[in-house]
Amino acid sequence: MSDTGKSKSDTILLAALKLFAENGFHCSPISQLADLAKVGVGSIYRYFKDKDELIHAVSEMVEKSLQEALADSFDPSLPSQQRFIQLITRLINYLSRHPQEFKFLEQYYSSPYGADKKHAKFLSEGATNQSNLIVDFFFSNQEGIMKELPLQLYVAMTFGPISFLLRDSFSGFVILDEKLIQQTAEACWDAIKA
Amino acid sequence: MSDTGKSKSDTILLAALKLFAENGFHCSPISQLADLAKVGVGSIYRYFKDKDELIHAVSEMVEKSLQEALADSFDPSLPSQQRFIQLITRLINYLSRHPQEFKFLEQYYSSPYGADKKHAKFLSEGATNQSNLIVDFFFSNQEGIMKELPLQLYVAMTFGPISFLLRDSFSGFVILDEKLIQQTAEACWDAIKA
DNA sequence: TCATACTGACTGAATGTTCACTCCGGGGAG
DNA sequence: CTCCCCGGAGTGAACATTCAGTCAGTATGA
Repeated sequence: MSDTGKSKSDTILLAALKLFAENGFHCSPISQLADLAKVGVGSIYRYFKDKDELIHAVSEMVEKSLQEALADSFDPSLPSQQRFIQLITRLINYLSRHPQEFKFLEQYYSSPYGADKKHAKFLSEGATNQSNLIVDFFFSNQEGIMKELPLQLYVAMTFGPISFLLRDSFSGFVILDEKLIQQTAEACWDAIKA
Repeated sequence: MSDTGKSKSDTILLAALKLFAENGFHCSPISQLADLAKVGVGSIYRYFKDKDELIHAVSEMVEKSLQEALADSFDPSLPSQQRFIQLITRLINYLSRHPQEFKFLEQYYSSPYGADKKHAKFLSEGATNQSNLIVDFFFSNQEGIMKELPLQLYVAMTFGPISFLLRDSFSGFVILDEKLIQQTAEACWDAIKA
């Protein structure tokens, strides 16, 4: 096999990410995935109980690398506004450079798969969130520098526009250049700052 | 038939809206739709060429009533900020009271169906948009009261948060009361005002 | 060193199910 | 009778999942 060091299950996960992002979950037959990953159909079922489990496994992989990208050289000592704008900018940059990841996550979170996961997450977390820098940021409003809003509204005011903008960018309705990214991050900040 | 005055095709459209909103397009078999609408499978194909055409027809119906709700007692003589906040408030109110319509539209616009439509719409329109009060609003920035941003970013900064917030509200993560709606509308305005 | 036995990852044809869509027969109105 | 609307069993295609069998690799024995 010419596959350099990648385990078979990683090969399947990467092919699945690509296929799901391009065709959507329900237009991605396992047979086609097997072709793309260059494995037998049966092998997929050796590593993943069923298609659902595979979808969840892809989401874990994608979320992990997204969190890593955000955490990379993140500076917690910066003042709030800069920290926020840096996070948002980094998020937009990462997602616009990883269209497959973005398309997958969009689909995942607006499907029963992601909705269930979100539910579970919110039930399990108290004040401290594990490994989500942006949500952490909203919790730390000690300086009173942001409006007093429910957490959900902070989240909506940032992830909402970003998700719309990226969708438009991938459909070719906007060019996401440095300037537009900066404008977006600033508009998000204006929306939530005190 | 006990159906009071509703044409058969309207009966089908309403049942389709309900089913699509609850189960998603691809988990809504035509046979189930026929049961729900109390109609034979064949009759559905009498009025709609195929499932795709039916989905588009539902979207036209939903968009029409949404535009009507927005236009209702809209006052173009109000100053920009109030006009904007009124529009946003009205939109959130309408959608939160019409969960099926919201769920349908969300799904529609993040599927190939809606993406195609959006493309067609943008290609066909120049400066004046037909029948969308909110997009019209963004075009009329003559007073210089808003930041100078690309149209797409205005759209993203308003529809994005609204769509996130409504999704959370229907999943039970937030209670969408008057206050929250007001806060949202104001945050959207802060994001785009000069 | 070679021959034989064993193991389990791997494959893809076969299976049973689900679905979109067709088509023909029934029945009501004129 | 004719015309038209309607219903729902029927059809073929597509799909997720299974399983009987293959085979490369490794252990065992002489």
